[in-house]
Amino acid sequence: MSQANASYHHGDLRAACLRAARELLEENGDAGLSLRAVARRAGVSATAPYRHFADREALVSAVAAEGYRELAGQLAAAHPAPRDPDDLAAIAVAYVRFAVDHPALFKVMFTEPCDPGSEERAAATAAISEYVKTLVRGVFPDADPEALSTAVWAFVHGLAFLHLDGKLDAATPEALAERVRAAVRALLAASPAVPR
Amino acid sequence: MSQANASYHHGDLRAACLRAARELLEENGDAGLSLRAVARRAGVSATAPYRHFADREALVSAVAAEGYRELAGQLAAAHPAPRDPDDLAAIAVAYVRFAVDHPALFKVMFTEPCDPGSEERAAATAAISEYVKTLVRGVFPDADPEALSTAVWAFVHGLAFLHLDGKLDAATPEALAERVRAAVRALLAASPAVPR
DNA sequence: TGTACATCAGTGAACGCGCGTTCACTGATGTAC
DNA sequence: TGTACATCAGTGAACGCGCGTTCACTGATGTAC
Repeated sequence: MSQANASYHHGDLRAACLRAARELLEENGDAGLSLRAVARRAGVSATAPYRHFADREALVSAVAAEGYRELAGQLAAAHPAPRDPDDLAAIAVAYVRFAVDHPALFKVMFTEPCDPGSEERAAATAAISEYVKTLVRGVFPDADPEALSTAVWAFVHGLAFLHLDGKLDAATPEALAERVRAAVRALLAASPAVPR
Repeated sequence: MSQANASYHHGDLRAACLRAARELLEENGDAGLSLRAVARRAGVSATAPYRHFADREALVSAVAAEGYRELAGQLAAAHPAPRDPDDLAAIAVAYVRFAVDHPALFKVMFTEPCDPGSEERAAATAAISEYVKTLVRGVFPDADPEALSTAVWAFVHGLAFLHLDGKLDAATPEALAERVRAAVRALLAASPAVPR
């Protein structure tokens, strides 16, 4: 819409498509994400996106990739170098926050058909997995990093999904944050003691 | 197919539709679940299901409700009265097992639009939530049951989703079970001690 | 026991929809001379 | 600096598809007499 160059050549249709896709996702949930709708919203003919995306799958994967990058950024921003469970809780809150703020995007990232072919996505989830492992190693140096990082990711991921699907209420940001922190605390207190 | 009464009156089309829906779900994922496809598979005209379901939503909700009942059954079967974390782990394994065995059904149960209107579904998730709370009270009598049961459900739910979406490998049933048990152990060992 | 009839489960044609994708095209851009 | 032309981003008509849902209908079932 803010394109100086009003006609024909768009300028950066690829970026505009991704933006449109994100908006559609937020507005209509992930059912509303079609190539045609994206083109429509980008103010372009139905077939124009094919210049930039091989097919619908490619668009969706690009959107998911963008989501992974953003998620990684927000986790890192939540706490740069977590040292104790409270720091970890701050990152957990950021993870759940991201899911609740971008529910449809989050679903696209994690529950789309997810053809095993998409290396981009496999790489992105591997990166998250690595990141969690690093966190866990920093905070629980004595634990089995493999098993514990699986557990931690699962825990946080589950919190995200339960809030996302309305199984847990996420009315206000602070209530959500407190609920997440309480869950972390409860889990660690289920058998007290802290990493030495 | 095994209907004695070959023509016109079906006998129990409602049940046949639910069965067909389940099959389609397993075969084509939750994208393949359409009223028309269900009718086709049930060997009936496209509009016949309308005798038994008000609309697509109603069919989907009925399928989800069936799923909730089955899940509850399998959890209860995994361990009738869990007393310690190992018992709990058995139930966790059953939960993840269910998700992996019925991936599309599980997604329908937990991630479909989930209009807040469906009381049936709200009741079903409330029941799961209560059940988990009871378990947690039994196994960790000293913990805050609210916070800890949220944490436990999230953990298990996250494990389910990560396996479901291929983020964690679930090649063999035993590997999956062992991975789940390892995660439980790791979480509790992150700070040892056991409920007294 | 036999018949008339109301009920209601299933039919099938039809509607309008949005989708992904193809195709031959057009017209703006930028480069070579 | 000015023109010829190749490139390539976007157009728009068209395809075939499966969908949810409506409608007037038909024919099997079971009940009342």
